[in-house]
Amino acid sequence: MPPAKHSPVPLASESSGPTKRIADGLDLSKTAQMVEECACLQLRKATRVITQLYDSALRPCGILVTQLPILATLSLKGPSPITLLAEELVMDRSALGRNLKPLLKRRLIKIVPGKDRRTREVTLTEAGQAALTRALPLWQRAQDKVVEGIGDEQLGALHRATSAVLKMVSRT
Amino acid sequence: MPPAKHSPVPLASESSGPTKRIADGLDLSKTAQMVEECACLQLRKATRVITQLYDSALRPCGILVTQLPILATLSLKGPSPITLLAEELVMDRSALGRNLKPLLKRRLIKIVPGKDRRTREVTLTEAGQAALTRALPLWQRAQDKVVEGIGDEQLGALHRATSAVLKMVSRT
DNA sequence: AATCAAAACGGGTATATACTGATAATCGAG
DNA sequence: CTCGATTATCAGTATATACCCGTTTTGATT
Repeated sequence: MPPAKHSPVPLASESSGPTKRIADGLDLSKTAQMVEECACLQLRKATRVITQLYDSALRPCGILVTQLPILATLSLKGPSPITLLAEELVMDRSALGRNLKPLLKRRLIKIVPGKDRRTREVTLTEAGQAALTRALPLWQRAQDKVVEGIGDEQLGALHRATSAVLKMVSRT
Repeated sequence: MPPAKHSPVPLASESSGPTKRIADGLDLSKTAQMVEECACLQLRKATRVITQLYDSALRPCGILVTQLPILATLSLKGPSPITLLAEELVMDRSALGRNLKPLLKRRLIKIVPGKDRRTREVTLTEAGQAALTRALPLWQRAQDKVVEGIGDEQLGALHRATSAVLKMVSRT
């Protein structure tokens, strides 16, 4: 690894003793390692890029790629209380609750009281199902673009690696 | 794939003709495929899980895993204008601009006018460097936990796959 | 030198995400 | 049946992310 072009940390000022100098050097190398190897950073960067790619493909149908799995899960599993839906989607419950608001405003879902009076069931409306149906071909185009960009090989590797990450926290 | 337990979409009502029934079936199968194969969904789910893992490990030092790469890049590359920093981090410029606010408030960074009077240079303060130094061992612990959880094999696969994703959009 | 395209930035708006604590409803133990 | 633990939810707060637009400054072309 080449040395940094700038020296934001004073590397050899007369006032810092050799101990500090060595510690700074260790820090820089550890910092560089973190930037290169951090699994979280890698995932977040890739997620930013991919999210923009899918959102751009989905733009004509007016729903976001973050909303697609919500509509899809409701379509597949039927009306669900928020907690159950959040588990399916590997989401924080309260985060999901807030994410429902834009979908409610656009009447793609509705919320009805559940049997248990504590729960409220999220239901896909006809407009929601229609939006999902319109979105699927656009989703396929984005997915195809990814395959074209990284190849089946890397897509499979991504699937396996992210699945492994999810397994880390699943009670199964 | 077993059939859905519920039937949110009417599958065989007398009033819907066979054409609609078939279309619904195609939709359901396409929807299931999307939920299983979507690269964006896979990345977002894994990112949520991993982010919580790292943030939990970093909690004692008070910085978030989203802030770590900002401090680290400033430490490695020295003071940078926002646009350049955003490119390094594969971030939207205005998103980064907003993400700097909490760091500014805590005086981990400061912003000084650049040579070009349009630009403002983001600089790591001593407190920022100290926070970074404190964070690195905690980061290592989180990283170790990931290796322990998914293995070197999958971590490498993740690295290669996310790199491939980034290459899709890099001008290099 | 006047002009104009491009660059850098901030602010407005909207959404996504998660933690915490408060509230309401349920259910099992006694 | 009452009480306490549990569950489901929301609201407050903070942060992350991205798009669009307007403003300032630059720099190149005429």
